[in-house]
Amino acid sequence: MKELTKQQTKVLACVEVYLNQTGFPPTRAEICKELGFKSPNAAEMHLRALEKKGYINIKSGSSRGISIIKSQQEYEQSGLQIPVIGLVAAGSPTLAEENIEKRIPCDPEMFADQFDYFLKVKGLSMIDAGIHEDDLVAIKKTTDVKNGDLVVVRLEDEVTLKYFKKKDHLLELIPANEEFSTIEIDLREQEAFIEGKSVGLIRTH
Amino acid sequence: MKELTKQQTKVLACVEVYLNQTGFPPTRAEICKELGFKSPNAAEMHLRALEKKGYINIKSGSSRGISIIKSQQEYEQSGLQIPVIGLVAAGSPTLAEENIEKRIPCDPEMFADQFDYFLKVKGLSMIDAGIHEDDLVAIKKTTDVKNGDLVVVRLEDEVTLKYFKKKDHLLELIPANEEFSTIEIDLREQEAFIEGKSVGLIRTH
DNA sequence: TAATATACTGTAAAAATATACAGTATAAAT
DNA sequence: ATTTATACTGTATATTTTTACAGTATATTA
Repeated sequence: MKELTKQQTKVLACVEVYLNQTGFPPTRAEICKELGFKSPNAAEMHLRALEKKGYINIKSGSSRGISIIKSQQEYEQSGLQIPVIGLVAAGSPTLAEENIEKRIPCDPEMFADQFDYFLKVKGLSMIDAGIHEDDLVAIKKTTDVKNGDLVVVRLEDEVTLKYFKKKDHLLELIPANEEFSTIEIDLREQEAFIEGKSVGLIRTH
Repeated sequence: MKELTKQQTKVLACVEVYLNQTGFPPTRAEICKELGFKSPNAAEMHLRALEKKGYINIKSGSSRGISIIKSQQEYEQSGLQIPVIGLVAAGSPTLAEENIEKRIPCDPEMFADQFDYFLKVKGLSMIDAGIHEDDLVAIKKTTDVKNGDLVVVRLEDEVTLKYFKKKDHLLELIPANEEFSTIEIDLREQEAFIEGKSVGLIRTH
């Protein structure tokens, strides 16, 4: 398959996104608006190039007559691939490519709440909550958490999964294992970043 | 969802077929041609009715601005909906419609092994394995199980989820809770149907 | 028997859209 | 230094498309 120029890539992505969002392809004018072009001919030329290179088909004379033959982000659009991130002692659980252990095909709406990634559990601090080592906890990125929520919190270089409890300046991160003790933080003295909260869990037997 | 008239059903099907074949929705005129109408208003009226009944969305002023909200054949095509079956004391966990509590959008290949349905856990007999009440255990329909597997077994009218252990004629179904005792079955005296085995687990927090 | 819902035909105009043509600008290749 | 490819702007027009309006016909319901 022929290589695409930067702008052609953008236009193809734009068509795909529009298609996913609305269910039908964009017009030339809509592509222009989205990508900041000022002439519909800009979109037209890119579409023609994409057709020549075999990425799309344009039905002449039809409005919105664009169909996608080969998506460049084919692997992305099967975007049912949720990343799994290791809960490492040091460092933040970012979605950067180097932190992603693997990807699991599943629907981000499979739980009551949408979620962004799976966190792979290390250690036994939540064992009494039925959360085992290597379980995958579905994390929704949010700072909107309530007492009793199971949250991912970052303290300095340490990231931890615990029950959340906050009263005034005192933040308590409570484990579910008698052998571990509650982490108590005076928020006036130390910072705590709430990375997200758990909305579900999966385990592979 | 409101019922459709015969013609509305035809129009909806026509839109879906066109969409599948071309990648974009049809115009009023194209619907007419396909279904033999002589006026674009015929298509227009049916589309309006379909929109009112919640089957499609029409973006006003846009050509081909039809998006499908609810396909009539939705349940057939979207095989991403995995059924959840309650683990009831009596009766077999069949996939018959009346046993399905709900459906969850997810990929049947999300675990290492494919699976067929979710079984909703009742009781605490597997709590020490971190399997809680109302957890959903992903079950693969198979009779090919090994000692140590977590299996769904039916004994007469009772269905249970336990660890599997078999030696000659003795089948042991082992719980993971001190307060429950192992079920021992002499297979020469009593039948035991292995419905499947667990390949994973999900929990909604 | 009248009212109502379904299911159209036929026409027309306004709006959306594709698309041709004439340019401009820039960087890389020859 | 000239060509070539990429990447546009700006305008204009023919065509496509939506969509309103005015009717007709038929079966069902009240």
